[in-house]
Amino acid sequence: MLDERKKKVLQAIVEQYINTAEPVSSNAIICHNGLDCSSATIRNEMAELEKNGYLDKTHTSSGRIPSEKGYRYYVDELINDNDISKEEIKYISSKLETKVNEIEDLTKIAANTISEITHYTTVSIGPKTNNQIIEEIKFVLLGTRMMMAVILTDTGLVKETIIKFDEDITPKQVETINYMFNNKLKGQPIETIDRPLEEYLYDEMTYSVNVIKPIIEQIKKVLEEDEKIYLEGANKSFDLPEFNSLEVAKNFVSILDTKELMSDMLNSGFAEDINVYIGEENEKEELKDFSVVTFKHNVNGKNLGTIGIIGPKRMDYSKVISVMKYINKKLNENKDM
Amino acid sequence: MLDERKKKVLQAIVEQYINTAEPVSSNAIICHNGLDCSSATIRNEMAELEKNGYLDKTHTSSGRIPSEKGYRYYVDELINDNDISKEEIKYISSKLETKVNEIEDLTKIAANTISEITHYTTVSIGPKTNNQIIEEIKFVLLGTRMMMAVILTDTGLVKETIIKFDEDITPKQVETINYMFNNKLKGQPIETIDRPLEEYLYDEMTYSVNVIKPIIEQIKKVLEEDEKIYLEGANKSFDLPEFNSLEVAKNFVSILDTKELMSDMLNSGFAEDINVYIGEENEKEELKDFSVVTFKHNVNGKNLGTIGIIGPKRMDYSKVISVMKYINKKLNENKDM
DNA sequence: TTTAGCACTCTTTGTTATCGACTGCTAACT
DNA sequence: AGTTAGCAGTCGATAACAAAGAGTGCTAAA
Repeated sequence: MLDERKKKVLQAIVEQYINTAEPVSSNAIICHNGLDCSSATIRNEMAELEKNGYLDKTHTSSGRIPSEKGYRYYVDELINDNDISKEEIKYISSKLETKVNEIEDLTKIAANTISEITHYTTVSIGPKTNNQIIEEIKFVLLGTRMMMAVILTDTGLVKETIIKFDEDITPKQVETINYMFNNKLKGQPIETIDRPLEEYLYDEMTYSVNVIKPIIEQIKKVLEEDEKIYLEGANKSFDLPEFNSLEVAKNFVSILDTKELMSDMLNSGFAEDINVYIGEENEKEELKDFSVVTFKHNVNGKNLGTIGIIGPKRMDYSKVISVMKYINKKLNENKDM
Repeated sequence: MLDERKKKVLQAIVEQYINTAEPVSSNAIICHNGLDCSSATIRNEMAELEKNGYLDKTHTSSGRIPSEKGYRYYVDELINDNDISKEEIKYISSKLETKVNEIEDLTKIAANTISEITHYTTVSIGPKTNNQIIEEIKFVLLGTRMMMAVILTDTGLVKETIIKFDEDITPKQVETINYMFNNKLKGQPIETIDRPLEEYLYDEMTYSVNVIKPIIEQIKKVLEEDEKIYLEGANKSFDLPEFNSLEVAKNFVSILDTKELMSDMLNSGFAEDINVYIGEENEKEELKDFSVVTFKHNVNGKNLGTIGIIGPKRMDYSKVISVMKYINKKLNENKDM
């Protein structure tokens, strides 16, 4: 455990370093509230904090910067998780009140708002289809050889896809397909569609495989499809001093470009929490120089979207966590939307 | 007009500079095919080419680099627009044979292929709705207060949107709406939807504005909606030496991030051509340090997508233009898809 | 336990010198 | 007249060195 003064010194260093991105000297923090002692005393405290792994030096005669352990302690013990102004609350509310027709858009708006307030890059993905219950499934004929399938789930998620055929389809066939699929699938979890083809064909000998097969294959394809990943404020990060190294900047762009990486990053977090990964805490090698904060927008255990911030380890954790907490709360209030 | 030797010198300099990104010295090109004279002669030619504006110097004692006028001459007169290998042709064909259900995906695949072969960043947008003829418009009830509208056009473009209502909708109402809209809109250009609301309401006094109004508003919204812009290989550009300057790299990311800029860039080109904009030839201030090559995928004067490459002025124009020409040809062959 | 003071360390910045690549020009050559 | 060899001159890149400045660690006194 750290004594009170050490906590204050650590907090002062972390917060100052977050602000300035420069190593913090003993002189620079003596004026920090609650710390009225000389720079020499601070130096002694800093030396000890460094010995215990909370601080790092860039070289022997430099000021100190927080180590990952230091950031972690700050996030766990010293953070202000209500660091959000009235104006920000107002702005968030107004943004989230936007009428949306698809849930996916709500996630995008939330991600955009977070990026605007925190000035960090956000990454988001839409709802996960698993766990969702099929409320309705509809087939619509478009022309003569094209069909659209629309699936509506209990959380209001809508998935649609186009299916093409090698033969003409009659309206009567569509009607039967509608009846048949709804009969089998209504009220079932969406994964049910993944069952073997034969099951669907048992009682419907009149329907050729030519019609049913492409339908099921296409629907499965759409449901399994790579989630679309939305970026907000990718270029905001470039204004930060840590991105002044070309290598880091390049690396960052390439990370954002790697969809699987972003997808894994967002999906790995725990459900009902704000997840903070600092540097080496990230599972993925590529992210070990960054910090990532994520949260999931859940309703009744069903995921309606996940939003993550990716930025330097020197991230304004107070602001980021405060804003995320508030937006998460707001999203849950608006369940009925 | 340039005499034969000057053409050869210019071509050698442009091609070598494209390869190496280093100013080209007189010594470096004497071995170039068809040029058997001394470096001193080349120097004289280079001096004259510079006087005429085809070449630039970075400083007094450096080699030469092509000026924008030099690139332009190269593109117009010296280019090999069939610079494409058998393997590349094979690869392109295999990629374009991918079965797609929506035309938009075809543009994406083409853009992806171009980026893979040229190693430059590509930008693409899907079909434009204007000029398209409505072939069919369908409304499907989802639940009780939600409806999906699907519009199919003559080129196979499918647009769909969700509409929410404040009151319950009956299947009978949907049937009438389907009839009513198809009656009015089938065979009409898609812009017809933009006509004033009253026209639709004339003969349908039984339908409350509460139902018709949100439908038309939402459809109009979707049709006017910002086109989605797809990027491929954004990070490929970062391996080029011109992006070693942090300022340029930052600039580039911010350009790619600006949707209106990208949209204008793609939309400005002429229809049936490969459009090449070199540096200052770009209308947009932000692009004046880059070169842009675009082409539109058109069928019967209807735009089904536009693809652009954005890269350094030192772009491999031969390769880029060859690949684009070939892909454009291929896309037009596959009209029926 | 705290603090003043000072030697020491290390980065940053600026200066100067040197090397090497290329051009431009002149004079000779075909 | 066109071409070429040769050489002086220019400029960028690199390295070596000096000086300044910021900050620490340690020691000894309060």
